[in-house]
Amino acid sequence: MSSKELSKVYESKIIEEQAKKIWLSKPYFHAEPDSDCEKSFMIAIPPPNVTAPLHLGHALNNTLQDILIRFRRMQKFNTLWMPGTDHAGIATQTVVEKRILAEEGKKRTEFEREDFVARVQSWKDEYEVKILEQLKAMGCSCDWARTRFTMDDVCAKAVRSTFFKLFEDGLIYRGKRLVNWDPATQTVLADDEVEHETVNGHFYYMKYPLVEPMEIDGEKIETITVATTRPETMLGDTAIAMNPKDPRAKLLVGKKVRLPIVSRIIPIIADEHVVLPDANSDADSTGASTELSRMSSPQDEKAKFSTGFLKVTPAHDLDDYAIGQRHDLPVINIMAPDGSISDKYDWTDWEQIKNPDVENLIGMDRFEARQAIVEWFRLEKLLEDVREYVHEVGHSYRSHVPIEPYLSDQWYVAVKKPIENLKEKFGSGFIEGTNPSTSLGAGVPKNSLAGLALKPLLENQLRFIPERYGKTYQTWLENLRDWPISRQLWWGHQIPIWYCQKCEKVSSGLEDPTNCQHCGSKEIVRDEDVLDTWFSSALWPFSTLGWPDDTAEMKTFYPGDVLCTAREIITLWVSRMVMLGQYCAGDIPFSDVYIHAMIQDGQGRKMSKSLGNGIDPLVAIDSHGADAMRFTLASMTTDTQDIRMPVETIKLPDGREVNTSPKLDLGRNFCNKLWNASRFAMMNLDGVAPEKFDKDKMTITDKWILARLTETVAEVTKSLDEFRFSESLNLLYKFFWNDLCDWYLEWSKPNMQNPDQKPTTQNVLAFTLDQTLRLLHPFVPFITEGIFQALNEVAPVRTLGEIAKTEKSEALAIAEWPKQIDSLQNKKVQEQIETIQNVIRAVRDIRNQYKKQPREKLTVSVNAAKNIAALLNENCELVCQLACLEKFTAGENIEKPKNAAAVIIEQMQIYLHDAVDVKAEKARLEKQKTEIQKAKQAITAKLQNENFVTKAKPEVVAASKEKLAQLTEQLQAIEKNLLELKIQH
RNA sequence: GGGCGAUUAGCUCAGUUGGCUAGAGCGCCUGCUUUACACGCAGGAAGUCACAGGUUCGAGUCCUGUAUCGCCCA
Repeated sequence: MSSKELSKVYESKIIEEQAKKIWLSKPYFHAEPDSDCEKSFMIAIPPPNVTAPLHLGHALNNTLQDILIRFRRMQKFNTLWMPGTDHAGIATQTVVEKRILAEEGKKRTEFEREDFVARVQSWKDEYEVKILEQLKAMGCSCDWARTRFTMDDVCAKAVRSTFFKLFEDGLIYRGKRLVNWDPATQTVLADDEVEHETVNGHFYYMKYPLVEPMEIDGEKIETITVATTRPETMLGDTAIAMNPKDPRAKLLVGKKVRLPIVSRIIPIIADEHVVLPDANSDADSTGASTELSRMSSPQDEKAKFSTGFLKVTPAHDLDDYAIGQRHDLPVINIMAPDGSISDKYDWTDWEQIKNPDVENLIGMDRFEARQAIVEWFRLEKLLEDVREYVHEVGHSYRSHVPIEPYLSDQWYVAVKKPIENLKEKFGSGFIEGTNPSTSLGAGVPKNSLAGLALKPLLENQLRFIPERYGKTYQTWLENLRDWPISRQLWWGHQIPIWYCQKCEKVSSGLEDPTNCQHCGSKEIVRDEDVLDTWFSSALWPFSTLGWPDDTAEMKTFYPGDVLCTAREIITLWVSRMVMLGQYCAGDIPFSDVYIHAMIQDGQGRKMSKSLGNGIDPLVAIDSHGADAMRFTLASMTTDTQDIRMPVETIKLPDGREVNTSPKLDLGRNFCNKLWNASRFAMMNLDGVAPEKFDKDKMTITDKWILARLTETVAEVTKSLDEFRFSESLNLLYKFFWNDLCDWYLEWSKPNMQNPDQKPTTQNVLAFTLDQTLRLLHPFVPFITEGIFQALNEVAPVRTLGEIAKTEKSEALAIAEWPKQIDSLQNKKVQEQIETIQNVIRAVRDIRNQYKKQPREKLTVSVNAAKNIAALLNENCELVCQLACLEKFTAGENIEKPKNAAAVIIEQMQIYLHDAVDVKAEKARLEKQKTEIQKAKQAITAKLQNENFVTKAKPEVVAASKEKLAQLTEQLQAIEKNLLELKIQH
């Protein structure tokens, strides 16, 4: 065996190492800016979080990007895939905090800020390397020299510029608001960082005594009862609200209540927001009423639990805050940022209360306090009832603890404020069709940040694939509220705001100020908080290109082309990139947003650490190869929302238990086949001479495979243009496996033994293999590169004389993408080959049924129309070879020999000589007869239907008629054969 | 509660503007070490296209409703 030949066994690890070496030997993946270049193509990688290594979802995400990138690179676009990682503020800080606590028993607050950040930094350094290595292991062809990190100097500069630009434009403001507070990580979360989970909770019914007992309808009333799911917040109650429609309201509104435990005197007020109690509701829920409540709306649901009295806690509930605003109620915050009860944060009347019951509660965690307060009410006989209640509770997407609505100072970006200086470029007034009547939004101004993001979608410059996700994006932008951007973290971009100790005004700037910009005082202090991670992510497509500087990279590659991501961050990330891309860089950062599916396990569950059902990409690469993993993932990528990947746990030789999936076999089998087919081809390409190609010596099979090839080139290119990954692979699979391997390679074997035929067939084979490798390369880059290198040695020139040339390339990664060649198209030959294949399949079928050995040479004759018979006779050798026959004849008037089995297919009757088992033969023919009769009946009914004949498209009717004729003919043939069987026996 | 999606062979999924005797891979069954490949070759069995209505000459495909599951938003 010469060194040119491929090794006997396909070993993914060796191939992967070789390919990586080639790819890194020269800057193949490096893109240089070139302002003259008309065709540029850029994708910015969704920067993976440095929190953890990549999971299978990343593998999918990056495989798809790499397919697109390699595809365009081969099409000779100036192609840039920008790599990098994200600092992922809250996520990374949380992980590191947990680790330090577990390993060293130390809390974050026991560190100096700088020291803690250094610890996170070293975590980042470790994981960044891991992640980049993983990407390389998957075959990602990123421009590694350009690798960025959202907190590096280049990105930091963009963050600072953007913040200051927003600040100057008056879009950044500070406000006291009720925010979604995560007491575990002690930071504010944006609305979309809150996950709603169904929780089995309780409604507690607590009695509050009236300051002055009263009589209603002769009944003495000493207390009123409020219902709440969060009793601990009662410490901050500042009113009791009733619906003015409540018949009792007339008497009670204006009266006062003594808040238990704290003894605060609070008023009873009227507010329409309060849900009226449902008269039909009853604490004892029978089976029937449970049914009822399940079917009723939440409003009804709440009504069933409502007493008509709503405790109002403005500092701890969003709705209550609104009521408080309407009625000018005091806002009393009774909690510390960690969720414990505290008098240190605006609970000012505590001094006057001085109550040991309160003192006991101070310092308790909110859930502890809940129990203690319920217990207090129970002991005081003020607890009327406790009822079970299933409801949705917001949880932190990061720490997973329930969110606490919390009053705090935060920085915001005004997203719906019109920006004066953008009026000219983006227009002014509301975007048409945005709905000003929704409760949150009041229309989207064209020159507001939300408008900047929305308009490109409505004007079709920004496309989502699949299209439906555009709606998610649109709805979100229309209902958008201001974006809280401060986070109470240490890990991130510190907010560039300085507070003056003297005049109390704030300063900001591109450089750190040393004096107050208002009074000049040197006593300024920087805000301790950092910016929301998504703030820097939003700049990613252009911060990585060097914005705000006017770089050559920006000129060549911005705006980019595709964003490939998962649907859960359409709002968090995609919208903000478009928003700030427009605002900062003056254009949308990409035109196509490809949203890929979420990978689930075999039971439709999300893959997660806690369930232990995840598949590690490195394990998949180790067991099946990177190409196999990519192949499997891409072949599963249709435009559905979810894809299932059954998970199997296996034990490795070293004893470790790891997850894998039988679906990965699909890719591995394909690679193995590709390897072996290529190996076979190259064994036959020795001495291939391009000049010896003679187009007149091309056989029907040569013409056929080239016709199929060029058809496949067109189809795959179109398919990839339209992001149909699975379809592209299916097309390639069919061409490579079902046409090239199953038929062409087999048929080429005798030609390779024929000195007259061999040179032409060799060239056809070399050319076909070359083009196939190119088409497959974006999907399975390693193995195709490896084979391509070998092919370059065995057959350095792959051409078909004047018909087709291929550009030479030292590496497949930069080779030219195949083009469709019109002169190779040949529908006629494709039909002819199909007929030949059908005969062969029919013979194989009866051979199997008659239990003839595969190698037993048989005799077959075919009765068919003249032209078909001629075709078959001309290609007798093709049939004999693959049907394993010693004698084959076809003719118009061939009679069925005695003792022959018959198959009716298309308009042919195929006779297999010396093979008759009357019983089996009868059964077989009867079965086929039934099938054909059924089909015939259906089509006859159709054609007898006048409406069909008159209303259906003429070509459909014609096709049906032809089909009917064919079925009739087949049926006759079958009946004739059945009759003969009867006569004979 | 609102929105989006899924439901097709035992499993995982295709099925593009309605024209279908409904396909693929895996698994299953039968046969084969045919010198590229047993991670393979040849063949086979297997489906009331979730359910109920409707539109249409014609529905897996379009419309309405129901059920189950999932995701997003509140």
